[in-house]
Amino acid sequence: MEAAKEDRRSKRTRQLLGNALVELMLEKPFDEITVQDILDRADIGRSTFYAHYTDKENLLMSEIERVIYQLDAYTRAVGEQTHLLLPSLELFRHLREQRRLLQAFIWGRASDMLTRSFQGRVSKIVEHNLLALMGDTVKFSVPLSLIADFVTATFMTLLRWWLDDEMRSTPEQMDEMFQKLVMPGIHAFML
Amino acid sequence: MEAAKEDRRSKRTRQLLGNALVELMLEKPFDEITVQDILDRADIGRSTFYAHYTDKENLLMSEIERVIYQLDAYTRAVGEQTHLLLPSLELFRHLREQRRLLQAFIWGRASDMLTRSFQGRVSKIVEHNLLALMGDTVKFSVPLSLIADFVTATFMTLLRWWLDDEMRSTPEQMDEMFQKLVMPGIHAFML
Amino acid sequence: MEAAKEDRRSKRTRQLLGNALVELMLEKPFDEITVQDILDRADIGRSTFYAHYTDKENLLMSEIERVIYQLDAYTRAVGEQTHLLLPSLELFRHLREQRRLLQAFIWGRASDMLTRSFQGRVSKIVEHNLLALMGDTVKFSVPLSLIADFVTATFMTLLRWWLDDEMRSTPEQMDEMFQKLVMPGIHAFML
Amino acid sequence: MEAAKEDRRSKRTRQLLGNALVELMLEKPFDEITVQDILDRADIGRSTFYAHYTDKENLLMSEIERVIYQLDAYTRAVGEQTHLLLPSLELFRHLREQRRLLQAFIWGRASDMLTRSFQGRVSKIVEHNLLALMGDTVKFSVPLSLIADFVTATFMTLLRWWLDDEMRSTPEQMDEMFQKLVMPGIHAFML
DNA sequence: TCCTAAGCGAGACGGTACGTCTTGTCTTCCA
DNA sequence: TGGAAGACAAGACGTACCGTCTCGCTTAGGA
Repeated sequence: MEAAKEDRRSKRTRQLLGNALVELMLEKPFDEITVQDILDRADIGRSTFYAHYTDKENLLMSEIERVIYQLDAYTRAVGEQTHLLLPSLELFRHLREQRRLLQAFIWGRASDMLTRSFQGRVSKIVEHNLLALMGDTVKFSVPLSLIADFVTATFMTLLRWWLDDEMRSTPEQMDEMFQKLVMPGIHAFML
Repeated sequence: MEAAKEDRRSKRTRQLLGNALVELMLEKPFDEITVQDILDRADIGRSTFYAHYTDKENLLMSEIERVIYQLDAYTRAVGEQTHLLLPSLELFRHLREQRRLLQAFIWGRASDMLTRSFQGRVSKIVEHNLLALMGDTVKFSVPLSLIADFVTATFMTLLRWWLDDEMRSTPEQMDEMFQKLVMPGIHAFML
Repeated sequence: MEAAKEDRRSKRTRQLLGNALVELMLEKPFDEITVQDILDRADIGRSTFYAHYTDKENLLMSEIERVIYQLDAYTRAVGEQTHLLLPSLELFRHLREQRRLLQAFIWGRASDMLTRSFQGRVSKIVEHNLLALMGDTVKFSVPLSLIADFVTATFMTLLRWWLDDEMRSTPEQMDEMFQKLVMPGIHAFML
Repeated sequence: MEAAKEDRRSKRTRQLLGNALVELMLEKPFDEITVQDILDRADIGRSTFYAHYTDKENLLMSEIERVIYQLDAYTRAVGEQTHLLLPSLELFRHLREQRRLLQAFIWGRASDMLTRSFQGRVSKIVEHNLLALMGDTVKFSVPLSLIADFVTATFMTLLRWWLDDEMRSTPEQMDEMFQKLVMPGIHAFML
């Protein structure tokens, strides 16, 4: 199996690049980071970078997807909390562990892309949980996508606030705030 | 007033540049728009551009501030609706008139900056209205800035949805949705 | 004559501009002098400059022609020295008075253009003096223009050297050197 | 030798740029040639140009120095003609081969810079040959640099004339003219 | 005395070229 | 044979000048 070592090497390269990007995003906005900055930080050759990613953006998206995937895997592993629209407590708990990473995205002005990716995930989860929760007896007077967007936006808003506050609150407190802010509004649209 | 003649010419130039940018943002994302694109569209010389603005970004911010300012002036003119946290109905009404402009910002992926500017305005309005509404008898169990962020995020979410839906709903319907989504959550934090 | 008043003002403007250019050429090469430099030095408006001259170059040529014209007028006034190919002593005498101006041309790397203009003048003088001197009994085995170029080049070389030497030699010494360098060579080509 | 590969590519690039400049100088004056013109002609990227040269001027000087160096190497190779101040016949012979290049410099109004570089070379050669020729028994009543300037100026004058005449004369004829023009003048200053 | 045409300063403007910077491709060498 | 090194083409950036222009102010003859 000769692809194994290559894989291993590739993985190392990808990790170095990802870490370098995150480090840099803690220092300056994503737009101001050049590919050369990343290469220097990761101690990686130019051609190697382009062998793995098409773009700075591509690398960023790759990192974001990794986060989203882990989030997904984690919440799935913890157990299906189908009595909620969103396993928000688990999310807050897991995200507290990722503080550095999140700060990088916020600081680096890449929260936009993170939000966009997050949006898709949340839509699926919300949709799935709604069906599981109440079958198809419950309908909304507005499109589900709007609900999902509202949920995502509120979650992200709280997350940003949490980070700005240096994560002084506990995940439980954050979750309580989230539930208080978001649930009454959603119930108002249930038919 | 000796700056009059200069003003007249400058104003025209600034308008041409602003319009050109907006037109272009309806066609492609802000990042992909070059200064030369703007110059060609506005039929303006390079140096003239840099005499007025330091940047593409600077021009964008300038346009955003113009929008925010008009929004502010409009809602102020319509009258002080101090029984609300946000004169949202007036905002939706006014924003319907600015469809083209808003679409440009959304399409051009500049909604991030618009949101940021909007945030500041909204914070001020919400704060002001709260004080006027209930004096200082009412307190929140969370910082006011978080409330303002929540309000802004929800408003922007609705706005984006409205635009994606080609503004089929009326401002009144949008306002109703906004109130339903946002007010219950806020009341939950009033002390 | 209705152009009279205009002439008086115009003349002043032209003088200011010419002086400004010469001053500046004492400080830096002509190529590095901007029109704005000249305007600032002369305290003249941009449009006024372009009302009088098409160019920096145009102004320079104008100044050069003024010098050449004065040179011509002076040597003519001093008397016709038809026993020489070139009234070199008179030229050196007159040029000593123009030290500042000459230094400006040399320093300002505009000696090339001065040489070119000078060339034309010298050709005419040499030709005229040859005819006056010996009728058409004398011919050269090389074109007259080559002789004139040689005379000019040698004269300019001496002039440059004189200026570099801070004009320590007398015009008489310069003239002697010139005659010694140039005449034997020319005689070698007389038929 | 690790710079080898780089050298090979770099050399090609430098040649392309040099040739492009020369071609262009046959078409229009150096001042009117833009860096972009050169890039287009050489099919070279902008940044590559500036990686090799600081300037248009820098490239020009580089080409001039190359010519001067070749001239030097050639005359040296042909043999030491120490019975002359300047191996002028060899110079004319070699320069006839460089017609295109010379025409470029003359046409492109860059003869000034060529002359300046040439001056330095000639001074050294003249000085060296004088010492070899007559030891230090011979002195001049004027500085050696003036002699060198006179020699250079005359040589350049003849060269320009030769080119304007489309090089109809032979190198031998040119050399004869040169010797006739320059030597008697110089002898007049020997002590 | 007023009027009117010009010369003029100020400086905005469209345009061109500059030298810098970053990107993504490509080639060469080395381990 | 794959990755590091880095030359390269492409082209956007912000700056510096250019020559044109429009605008009022002055100013000096002619009415």
